[in-house]
Formats: sequence, C-alpha cells, structure tokens
Amino acid sequence: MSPSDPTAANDDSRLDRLLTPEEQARFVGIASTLTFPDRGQPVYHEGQLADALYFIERGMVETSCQAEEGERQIVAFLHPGDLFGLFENQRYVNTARTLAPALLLRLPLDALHRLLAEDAQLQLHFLAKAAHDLRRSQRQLIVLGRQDVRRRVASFLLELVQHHDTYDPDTGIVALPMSRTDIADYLATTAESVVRALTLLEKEGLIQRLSPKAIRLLELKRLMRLAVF
Amino acid sequence: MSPSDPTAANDDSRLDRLLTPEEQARFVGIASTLTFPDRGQPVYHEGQLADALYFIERGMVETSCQAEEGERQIVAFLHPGDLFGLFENQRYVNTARTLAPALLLRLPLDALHRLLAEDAQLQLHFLAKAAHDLRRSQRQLIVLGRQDVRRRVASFLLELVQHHDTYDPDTGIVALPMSRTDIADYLATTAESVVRALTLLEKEGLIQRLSPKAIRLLELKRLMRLAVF
DNA sequence: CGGAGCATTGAATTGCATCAAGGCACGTGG
DNA sequence: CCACGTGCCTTGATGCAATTCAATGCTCCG
Repeated sequence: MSPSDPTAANDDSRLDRLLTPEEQARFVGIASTLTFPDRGQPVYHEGQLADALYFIERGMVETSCQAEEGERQIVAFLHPGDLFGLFENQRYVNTARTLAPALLLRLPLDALHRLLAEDAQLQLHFLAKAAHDLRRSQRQLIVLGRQDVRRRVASFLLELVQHHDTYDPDTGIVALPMSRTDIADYLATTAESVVRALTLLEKEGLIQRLSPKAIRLLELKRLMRLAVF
Repeated sequence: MSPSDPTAANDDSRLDRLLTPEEQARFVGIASTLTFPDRGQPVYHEGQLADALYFIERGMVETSCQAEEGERQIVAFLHPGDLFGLFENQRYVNTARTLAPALLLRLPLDALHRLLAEDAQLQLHFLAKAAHDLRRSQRQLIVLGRQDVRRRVASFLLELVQHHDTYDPDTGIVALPMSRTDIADYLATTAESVVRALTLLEKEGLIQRLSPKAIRLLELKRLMRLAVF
C-alpha cells in the first residue's frame, strides 16, 4: 500500500492487524468489553485517574483537551483499530467521548504492563502503534500550522477517506459522523469557517454536499493537491 | 516534580535518566558517537532511507517538515536526552538539523530492534519515551490551534524554561539558540510576528530582552497564565 | 396498527462588520 | 553583512445575527 494514495484504506494503523492470532488472544485475554450505545458518551475525563487503555472495535471516538473557557481542541478522531488512553503522572491528559455508538475493549494498565513486560514481540507492535500516532499528531500539527481553512478542511476530508468506516470508494462518499463544531474544534477554527470552506470547495467543483453528514468527493486528485501528505 | 511547575527541569523526558546502569551499557553498546561541531548541520533529510535513531548527548536539534515552496514547519526543538529519527516505510518523515554544536549517539535500527526484542524492560522505557513525545506533540498542537501569537511565544519561552541547557533559574534568563525565523517556523507564524509578540510582552513587563538570544523572564507566573500547560 | 403530514428543535448556512496576523519596505545594530 | 526590529497596508479569519435546513417526535387519519 502506497502511503501517498489516500484512497487506499490505511490498515497499517490498525493495531489488531499487526498482531498474530496468538498475540491477539493474549491481548483479548486481559480485556473487557464495553458497549456505548449512544453518540456523545464520555469514556473518561481529562485529569481522571488512568487505569486502562482502550481499543476501538467498532464506532468512533474523539479525544480532546479543554482549556479554561469554551476553548476546546480536539486532538484526534479515532477509528476502529485505534488505541487511546494517553496519560501522564497517572492521569489522563485528554477527555474521550464517543462520536458514534461504539464497542470498546478496555485494557487494564496493570495487566497490560505485565503482558508487555513478558512479551517483547507484542510490545514492539505497541511501539509501532505509538510511532504511528506520533506521525499522525505531527501531520495534524502541520495542517494546523501551515494551511488556510480551505486546505485544512481538504486535509480533513482526505483523512476520512483513509478509513473504511467513513468512506465508500465506489460512490466516493465520505461520512461525517461529527458536527461542524467538532470539525472546527479539530481544525482549530470555527463552525462558520468550516461551512464557508465547504461552500468554497463545492463552488470550485471539488466536492458535493449531499447532506450535512455526507459529502461526495468529485475531484480527489485536486483535493490531494490542497492537502498535506 | 510537579508537572505544572515550569521552573522544574523536566528530567522525565530524558531517556537516559530512565535507564538503569546495565540498560545504559547495552544501549551505548550498539551506538556510535557523532560530533557536529557547527550549528545548522543536517543529520538526515526527509525521505532519506532510515537506518538509525539518534540520541542527543549534548547540543540541540530541530526536526522539520518542508512543504513544496518556502513553507517549513518545525515539528520539535530537541534537547539533551531526547531521541529522534521518526520514519515511515523505511523513510525519515522529517529533516533533522543541529541548532548548536552537538554530540549525538547513533543507534542503528537493526541492532536496536534486536536489543528491544530481547529486552522487554528496556523497550518499556522506549515506549514511555514515545508516549512522552506524543504528549509533547499534542501540547504543541494546542498551542498552534488555540492561541494568538503572543500566547504562543509565551508557551515557547516556558518550554525552554523546562530545560537545563536553555534556562538559568538563578538569573531567570532563557537562552534562544535559534533564530527568529526558526521560532516562527516552530510557532507557525512569521519572524516579524514573533518580534512583535516579544515587543508586546516586554511592554507588558513580562520579559526583558537582553540581546536577541537572551531574554530575562520577569513575571513567570503571569507568563504561565498565558501559556498552555 | 401503520403511515402520511405537521410541529418543534437544534444544527447548518449565509451576509456583514471587525480585527489580528501577514507581507513588504525600510531602518538599525552587532 | 545578516539578523533583528518597526511602521504601514492588505487580507483572511472571526464573531454576531439572521435565515434555512434537517431530523425527530407527534398527531391524526385511513
């Protein structure tokens, strides 16, 4: 899979795809299953005592940091196969919330720590996943820093294209499970500016808004030229 | 050490401080020493075949991503104890350059991989370091996304305060080894805007410019109120 | 009992006024 | 000489307010 082809679903990022069947068994062995039937349910809050990591089986999750007043920065939109639960000094550094009905695996830290300490091969996969997340965070850094809102929105759309659960290559339609405000909090702008950027991209013929939560991509190549790779 | 006290030098981020003497010995065993006598020397370039990670013994390094035209985003300023060399598909994703004369340890990937695969304890420290870098990247994300230039500069100054090599707690003076342009490329703004922000902070009585490369912090607490924690 | 039509509510969208940041040109100082 | 610093003008993004749209639940009727 070429990293520069955004239409290729990005399975490298899925931790479970990296694991051998035996590793998966040990991994699942320490996990408990959590079901979140609704959208918008909190998994944990910033500052809360961290006792587990979470793995997404189905659904989507956002992790965010809340500043004092209304200021919220969404750090990541997470898809099936992603791992989350970053902490510092035993406390979660983000707030995690479901964006859609979700099925999560809960991995208690003590059991996970024991597992990784006695299985260096499995741990290497966690290290690879961490490296992947670091690259993703750095890419987001560049998107926020170096691009106007129109390009940021283009980069965001192409990010969704990478995932099976938000893109149908046959129809060219991306699903946007999150609200305009969520997108704005992710791209460090406002809901209005996101809408204005979408309007612009539509006028340019690059996309077509089918509904607020479904957008058809008409010119993938021209979108890619706008985005960060 | 409290994480919210920016005057406390942040040794948690130093990989070598995490290691036991035996681990350090094995770590150094696979390494070769590299000396960069000058400022501005490249360690590796974006896209180059990745065959090693690097550990900073002395000096400072910046990692950056170059967009097509002049656009450059500095992803991180790295200090002694930091590790760098992030890659994807065998290729470095950043360009690394010395900011000051530097002494680096070069860790060949194949040897490092063998070492980590047979020493889960040592690998756990690498995982902890990766988590640390991920947090740092997320914090930078928030700085870029949610703050005006004045606050970004304040956050940047407080970041330098965390490190022994750029801050003297006795005099309250931070050293800025990098140019205004470098700072601008790190904070996703322009050299002029960085200067204007410094001018403003000085007029407000928060800082005092001693020279372009040395700034005395007069009101640490008020600076902290401007910055991201 | 099921379904069409209507009401309600929150989200999405648009226009307009304002402002902080960027770009350029020039001056300054180590 | 190169990097730093400053004034002036331009521009793109934001905030506010008004309007449209869409999804949901409800009622009423067949």
